[in-house]
Amino acid sequence: MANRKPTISDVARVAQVSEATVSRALRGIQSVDPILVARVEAAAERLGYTPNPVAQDLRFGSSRAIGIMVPDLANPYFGRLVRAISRAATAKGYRTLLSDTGENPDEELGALGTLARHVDGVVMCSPRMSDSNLSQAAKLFQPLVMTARLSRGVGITSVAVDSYRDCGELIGQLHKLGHRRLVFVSGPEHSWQNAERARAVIDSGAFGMHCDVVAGGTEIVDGYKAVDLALEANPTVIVAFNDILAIGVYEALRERGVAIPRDVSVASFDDISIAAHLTPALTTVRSPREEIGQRALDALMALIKEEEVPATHSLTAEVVMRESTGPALQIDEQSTRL
Amino acid sequence: MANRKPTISDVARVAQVSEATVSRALRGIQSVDPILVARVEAAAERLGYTPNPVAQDLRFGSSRAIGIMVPDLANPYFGRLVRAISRAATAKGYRTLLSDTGENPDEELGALGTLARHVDGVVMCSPRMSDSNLSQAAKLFQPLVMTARLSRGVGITSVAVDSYRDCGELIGQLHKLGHRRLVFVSGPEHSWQNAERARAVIDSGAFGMHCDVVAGGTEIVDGYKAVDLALEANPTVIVAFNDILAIGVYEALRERGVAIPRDVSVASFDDISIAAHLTPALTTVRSPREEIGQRALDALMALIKEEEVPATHSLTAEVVMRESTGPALQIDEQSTRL
DNA sequence: CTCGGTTCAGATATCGATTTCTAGCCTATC
DNA sequence: GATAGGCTAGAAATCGATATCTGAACCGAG
Repeated sequence: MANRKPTISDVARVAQVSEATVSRALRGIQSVDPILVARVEAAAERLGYTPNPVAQDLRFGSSRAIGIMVPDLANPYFGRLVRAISRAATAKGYRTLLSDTGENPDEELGALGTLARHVDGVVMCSPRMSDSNLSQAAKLFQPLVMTARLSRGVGITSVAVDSYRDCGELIGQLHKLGHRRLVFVSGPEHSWQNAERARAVIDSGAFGMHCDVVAGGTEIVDGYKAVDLALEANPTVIVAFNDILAIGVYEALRERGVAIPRDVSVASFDDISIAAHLTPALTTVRSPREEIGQRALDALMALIKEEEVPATHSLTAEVVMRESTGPALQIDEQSTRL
Repeated sequence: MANRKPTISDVARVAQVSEATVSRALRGIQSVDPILVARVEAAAERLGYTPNPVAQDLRFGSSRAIGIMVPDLANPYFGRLVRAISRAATAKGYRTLLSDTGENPDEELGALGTLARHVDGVVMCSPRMSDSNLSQAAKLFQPLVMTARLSRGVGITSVAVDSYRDCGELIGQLHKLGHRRLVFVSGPEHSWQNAERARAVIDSGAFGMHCDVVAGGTEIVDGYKAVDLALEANPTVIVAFNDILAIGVYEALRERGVAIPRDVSVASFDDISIAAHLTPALTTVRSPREEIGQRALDALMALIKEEEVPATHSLTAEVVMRESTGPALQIDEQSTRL
């Protein structure tokens, strides 16, 4: 960019002082003769000089940039998260490098390596990375913060909601509404969040919730396709891994003439902006993206300054009950329906 | 990152050669004694040496990074676009710096300046920037490509769909369905795309379409709020600036008991992934994000290499007719409804 | 009047990598 | 056998900015 930018020596020549004086004058870091300061400032102004950040980075040994790794920007959830992190970084004078890892978790480690060389630290939103890759990443690239997953024991600072607890909370509320037969439409296979939510689902059997898990995925159609199998279990409520899947579930249920929430309730996770505006409005567990982004960045800044940072920041998501969940059908009602 | 990375002189010391030889050996750019090459490679391997990209950037005078400016990552449309650009850049060995300009178009120029210093070129997705800021940006930061807007005459290479033509195409198809009263729910105030679509709407009066424009915005609620005013015009079809607004329009219509498409048809622009899965499936004008991203990056690469590049790349969007549009109500049918 | 101390501008080393310059050595040819 | 030419490896310059070192000027005090 900016093919022939003026350098500090151009300014020095014009102002007829040394380069060192230009640097001092412009940064106000030491006392310099006001006359010289004025000359330097005038020269810099006239030439349109701004210090070359690459040279500064080399000198300071820091790039004042952070990296963000994100699996899928097309998902508004990650879009919001990236925005939150990026803004927090900008507020601290850091730039943001983005790395979209796409569908292949295998390349993540390599992409991280490339990214890491250019930045002072990385925030990973990589819920699907395997534990072994994760701990290897932790060894190789240190100022590192995870989001979208709590990684206890791997030695990576992580900021995320406790998906197990939050899912349990949701199921508890569904239980109060009388639901006893639940189907969970799962998310991406290796996702930590998915594992946690599925675990919560299964554990809820302890208080009398009959649960099944059917395979979902990451796209709307994955939710759509899961519905046939889900309905075989005769559920009173379907819980999807996230709002994207729930949209597919909505569509499939509607096509089959199953009314929400009269016949089957639907709930999911994330609370992307569309959730509240679907018909019926979707019950979902809102994860505090802005807060996650802010806390993740704070933790990263602390790590960069080599301060002590708690290993895990566990945030609380909020169950937002909307119209897609209602009282469970009684058994006899349900059988007449079929 | 990586607190104390080995440098080239560490490798040189271990391999007992000069730094110059290390550089030559590792890059294979000149003939070097194979014995020394082996020594250097072994040393580099052992130390885990990779060249410091900041130093390389300084030396080469290029950062091998591009910048992307984007107004709103929470909008899945921009998420997809950023992903497309970012992947194309990665494929060419370029990194991606992201700048989320947020709501205030005033800061865009400043943010662009900051971004521009760090990269070899910038892709702007800034449909709302004023023409004067735009031409100023074009002067200050040259390798620059616009998307989401065709800027003829401003001297910025742009890659976008021709919104005027595409909107005309959509209206033509609605006209064939018998629609004669249309309301356009507009997008962000200073958006070029919005201006073009509104212009197409107004010009369609020429072939007997009665049109009104009501103020919308960028969020779902903006579409929601616009509906009351829109219905006053008694339209047979509501066209929203984008799919996000259309979601709000859906919600409001449903609350008012207006059936889509029986009573009123709805159409919009973008074709974000949710559009096809709404009920009814949303008729929309699909803009080819992947192609826009790829072409924008190609154009930027060409500019960086100082090749000649056509000023505007005009792509074609595709009208995707789905269930939300149907034949217009006849006048008498409509009056019985009210 | 001179000496010690302070202040400030310029010269220089530095960050890490690459490239040009240079010197030495080997070979080939007359 | 001597000189010219071709290679190769090391020394040094370079990219642009900043921090440290150095030297000069100026101040006040003895």
